[in-house]
Amino acid sequence: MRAGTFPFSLNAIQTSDVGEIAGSYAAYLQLFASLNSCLRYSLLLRGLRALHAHILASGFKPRKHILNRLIDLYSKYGDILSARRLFDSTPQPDVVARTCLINAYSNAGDIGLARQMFDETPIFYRDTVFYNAMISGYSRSGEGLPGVFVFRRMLRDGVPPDEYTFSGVLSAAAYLINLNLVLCQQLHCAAAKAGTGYSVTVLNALIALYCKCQSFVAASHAQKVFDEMLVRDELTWTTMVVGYVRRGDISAARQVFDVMEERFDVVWNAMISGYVHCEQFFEAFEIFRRMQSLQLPLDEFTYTSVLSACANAGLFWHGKAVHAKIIRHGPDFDPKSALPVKNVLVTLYSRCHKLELARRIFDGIQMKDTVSWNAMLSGYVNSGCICDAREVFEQMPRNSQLPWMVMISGLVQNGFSEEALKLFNRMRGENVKPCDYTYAGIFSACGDLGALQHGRQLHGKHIQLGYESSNSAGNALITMYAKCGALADAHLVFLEMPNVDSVSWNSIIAAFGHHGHGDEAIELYERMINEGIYPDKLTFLTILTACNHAGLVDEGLQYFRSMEQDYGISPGEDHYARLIDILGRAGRIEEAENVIRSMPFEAGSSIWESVLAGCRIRGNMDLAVYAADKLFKMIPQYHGTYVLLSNIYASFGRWEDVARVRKLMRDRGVKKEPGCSWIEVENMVHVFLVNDTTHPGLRQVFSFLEVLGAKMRKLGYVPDTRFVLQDVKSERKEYVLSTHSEKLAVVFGLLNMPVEATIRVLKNLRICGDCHNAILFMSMATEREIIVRDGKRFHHFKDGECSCGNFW
DNA sequence: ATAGGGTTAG
Repeated sequence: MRAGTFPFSLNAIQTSDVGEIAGSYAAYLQLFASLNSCLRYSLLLRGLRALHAHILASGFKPRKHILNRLIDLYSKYGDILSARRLFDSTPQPDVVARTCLINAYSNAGDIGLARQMFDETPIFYRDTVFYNAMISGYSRSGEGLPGVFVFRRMLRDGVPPDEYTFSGVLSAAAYLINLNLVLCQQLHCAAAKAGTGYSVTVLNALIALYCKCQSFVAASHAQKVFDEMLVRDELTWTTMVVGYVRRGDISAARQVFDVMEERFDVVWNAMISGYVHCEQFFEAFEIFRRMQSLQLPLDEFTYTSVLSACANAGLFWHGKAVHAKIIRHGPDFDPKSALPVKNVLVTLYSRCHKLELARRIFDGIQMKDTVSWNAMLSGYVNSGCICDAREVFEQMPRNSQLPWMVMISGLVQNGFSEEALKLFNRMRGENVKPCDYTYAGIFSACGDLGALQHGRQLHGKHIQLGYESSNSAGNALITMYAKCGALADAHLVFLEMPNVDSVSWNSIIAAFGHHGHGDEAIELYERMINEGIYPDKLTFLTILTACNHAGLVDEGLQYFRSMEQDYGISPGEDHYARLIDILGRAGRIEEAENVIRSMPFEAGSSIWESVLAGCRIRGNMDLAVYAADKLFKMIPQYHGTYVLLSNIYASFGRWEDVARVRKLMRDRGVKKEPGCSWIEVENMVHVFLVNDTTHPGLRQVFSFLEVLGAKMRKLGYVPDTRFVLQDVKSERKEYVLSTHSEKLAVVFGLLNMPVEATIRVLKNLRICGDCHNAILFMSMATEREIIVRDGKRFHHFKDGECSCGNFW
């Protein structure tokens, strides 16, 4: 029967012979049952309804097997209401009808109603097929534990399992959260004992289960089962490929894939997602292209995987093209299968910073699941839209720890460390168990806030929970202790970590570097190389920063060269900027200019900012103006350029130019940072001072600076730059403090010295090396409040603790 | 009346 002939005519049934009528109906229903994949279900449903109406109109009393078949077909075609109505009108529905409804409910995703039907069925009714339907219902819904429980109950009730049972329970068990090898082996034995140990279906499911165990032993069991199989089908091979992919052994998967004679669509999809997981996006795309050229059917899994490749590689236009393809040529997915595609689209667009697009997709999802919410949340978080992220976070279901983790680490990354700690407390109040990454987030929050005591306590808690072997939290701990000035503790954490990775090395090198121990940083770097860990871009950035802070100019140059020569890592703009910074600070401006000329790409804003900062130290006015011009063109709204340039003019005493730059800034509507002026501290910490001199906090800072200045003079340090007191009255009758105000001169001069010297002074003041931390100790030593700004963060130091108080 | 494989957020 072809699609065009439906719905068919029922005129053929004209006889009044009851037996013949029943036979005709049964034959028609048989026909429907055999038409599973030939036609769209909506068309079939229309035909079925017509047939059903005909049966009702004929006054014929259908027997139970006909009714059951009707119920089954209604269920299959998704018309659960009709199936249920028919079921309810059936006198004493038997186990077959009940099984049909269990399937109908579980296929519709309502496993609760399926279970209700299961529970309502008396035990003496139940047979093997009935249990099988419930078990496979659970496995299709991804609910492992109840599936396994139903299986156990089946054995207890004395109903014999068959190969369907084991196929179902094995695939249900794959969803168990605490799946382990022992359970796999138990099920394996049970299947063998029940005499189903040679069924291809069962063994395929068993291989898949072993592969999901994620251990080498389990993987070898999977291999053994595979090797001992007498008959294998395409699915066996497919399962093996999927197993290799899951283990991350993409090349083994590819080998099998290439020799497979007949490939299921699934195996293509598995290869795409495998390549995505190994971050080989080009290969993933290659598979997708081959699928297209072979005109293989592309389903929602294909699209999800390939879009995920686009999202991870940041390929906006590729992703958009695939999206367009889905809209134009794609099959119309039912809402359930369309959901993952829409979810990954949200991720794709938010990763490409098209948040409005992402939001539009997100708003268009009727049945949002946790993945949708989390995708939108992390989209906002990663783009720094904390306000929107907060809103989403409050609206969404928060029963898993994931949104908490995303929100907490998002807050930390965007400079809301104190709020992150508050959220962490709220999380614990709501009895959500924090995961390891959450701890990583709050450790870095503590580091940002300089909250050493709090950090230590949480570290203790973390050890209690048995997380100490993890790397993400360990690496965060290194940085936390380093930022809090506890370099020894940072080192200890590093030494005690069972398996350090390149991030750990980078963190500990940065820790020593930031504390001014350039030599130790370099030594650690050499040890890392000796231990066979490959340095990455970040390592070099760290080591260059360390050289910069320690004033190790030639070493910096050497490592910069080594980067490309020895490791084939081409330096990025940030590496060049760091190098120029090093040269600039050493006053080697000509060399810095040469570096800019030799760069393989146009100098970007970070380069020119380094140049400008370099000029401030050994006043090269012409170059400063040149660099500032570049910056004005590239990022005209960036306030830093104006401030730096006017500072340089000020150090030459060219006050008209200072005024001109300030006017330029006003005319262009460049927003100054709210209510503060600033000085730069070794390129790391920016100290901002409130304009409003009546602010109590500012008076504190003034007196602190006086104390510091006095101590400095005592130690024999004389500020080496010209400082002039300049009080400019603005329209708002506030004081604008130039960075050259005499009271700031001390810090300014102090921080213009090489780091080694700074550290020495700070050490004499019983202050540790990290500038951020230095301020903390300064505030303790002088018993004053100090306000500091680090990047986007405002910190308020008082009584040896630091917080992000609403100071302004 | 029932079965085995693949997808998305971090």
